[in-house]
Amino acid sequence: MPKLGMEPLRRAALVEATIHEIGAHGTLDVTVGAIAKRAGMSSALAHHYFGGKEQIFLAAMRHTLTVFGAEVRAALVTAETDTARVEAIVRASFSSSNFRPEVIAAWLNFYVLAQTVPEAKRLLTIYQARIRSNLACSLRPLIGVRASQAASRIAAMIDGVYLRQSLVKARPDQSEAAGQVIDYLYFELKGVRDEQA
Amino acid sequence: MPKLGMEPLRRAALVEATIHEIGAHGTLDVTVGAIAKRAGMSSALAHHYFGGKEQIFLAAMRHTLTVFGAEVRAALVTAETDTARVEAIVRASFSSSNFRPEVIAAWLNFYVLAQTVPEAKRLLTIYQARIRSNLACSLRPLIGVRASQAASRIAAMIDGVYLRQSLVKARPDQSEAAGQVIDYLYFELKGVRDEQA
DNA sequence: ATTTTTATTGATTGACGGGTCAATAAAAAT
DNA sequence: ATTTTTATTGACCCGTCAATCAATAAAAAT
Repeated sequence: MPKLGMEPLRRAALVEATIHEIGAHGTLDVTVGAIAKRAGMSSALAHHYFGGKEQIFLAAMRHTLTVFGAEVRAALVTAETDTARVEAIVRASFSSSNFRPEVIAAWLNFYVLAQTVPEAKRLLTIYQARIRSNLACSLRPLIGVRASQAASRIAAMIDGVYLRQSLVKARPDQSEAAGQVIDYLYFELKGVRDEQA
Repeated sequence: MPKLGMEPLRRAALVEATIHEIGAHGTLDVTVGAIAKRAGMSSALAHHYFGGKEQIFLAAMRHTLTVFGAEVRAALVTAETDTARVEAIVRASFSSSNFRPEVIAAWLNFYVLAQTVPEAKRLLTIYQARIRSNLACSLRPLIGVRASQAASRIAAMIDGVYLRQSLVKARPDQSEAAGQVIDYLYFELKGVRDEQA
């Protein structure tokens, strides 16, 4: 009983199921069969629409990155000042949706994937460049030429704090995480006064 | 032709082979057979000495953490001042031995493993606590009560910078990486003057 | 000398998993 | 009415792999 126009629905269901399956296992060691079952279809259909396991993973990665990018953009529009914009990016990075176990698992495994799958590396690189560029853009009016360096460091600290909160903490604390990075941000903002004085 | 006292040699060879195999694949998706072959023995012998795949991984992880810990300790003994000690920890974290591809792969995959294998999580937690404690210890004489917070942030930035350098850069640059974190360190050191003034 | 311990492997088992394919069926196009 | 396109699956093939076991052999202990 085939209904038409199934392709986008099936693809979306598979992507969603993939992220949940990765989250449930913590690994990329998930079977196409399990993903398909979770998405309510046969594994043959999954292969039909995506061609292979790697393609499914890449689609899931693109989706995760897209969702995150949208969150950041949404947080940016409500921010009025440059400082608020930087803070918004930091807070969005530690939003509760990013601390959902399956999202954590996805990110960690995408890092692993990026080592060997060029497309995965490309996607991650783009994401990192975009965050850094967003940060630098808002920082430049505040600290001038040092904005670029500071953006790199803030971006790195976001990743590092995220990593630590995800792994060690039983329940990650988003406000503590954001606070750590924002504290550092104020060091940067205060630093420029000293240098210019 | 069994020579006696083989066990420690075999174990060491397997651990070494495991790390290289993980590095070659970028994943924990390595077979006991391949590890054993690289270590010059049968897969049956690997099982004989370690009991199972997971045990082999954990042994490899312990080894990696031990080696890193030794590096840090070695760097610490040559540092005279508190500032030098903090810098030593940072530089040791970005030593060229830590940027070898197989070491990068090992770390990334250990993070993944820590999500599901309690012993792996325990090992990582201990490592992180030790680094933070080392940093805080040297920072306390310099910035007092803020040492603990600063140590957390520095530790996080180390992880974050390491992650970014490992993934995005074609050839990771150890001095650039260390420089980024050390620049931040000086913000912290300068910051306290402002607060106390 | 024989018993026990340590070292070692080839062969086997049992399970699993990615990918393919032919077959079925409903909708669309002709 | 028939052909084409889209949707869908069960069955299958081929390969892999972790773990086990029985067998072999040298050293140590008795």
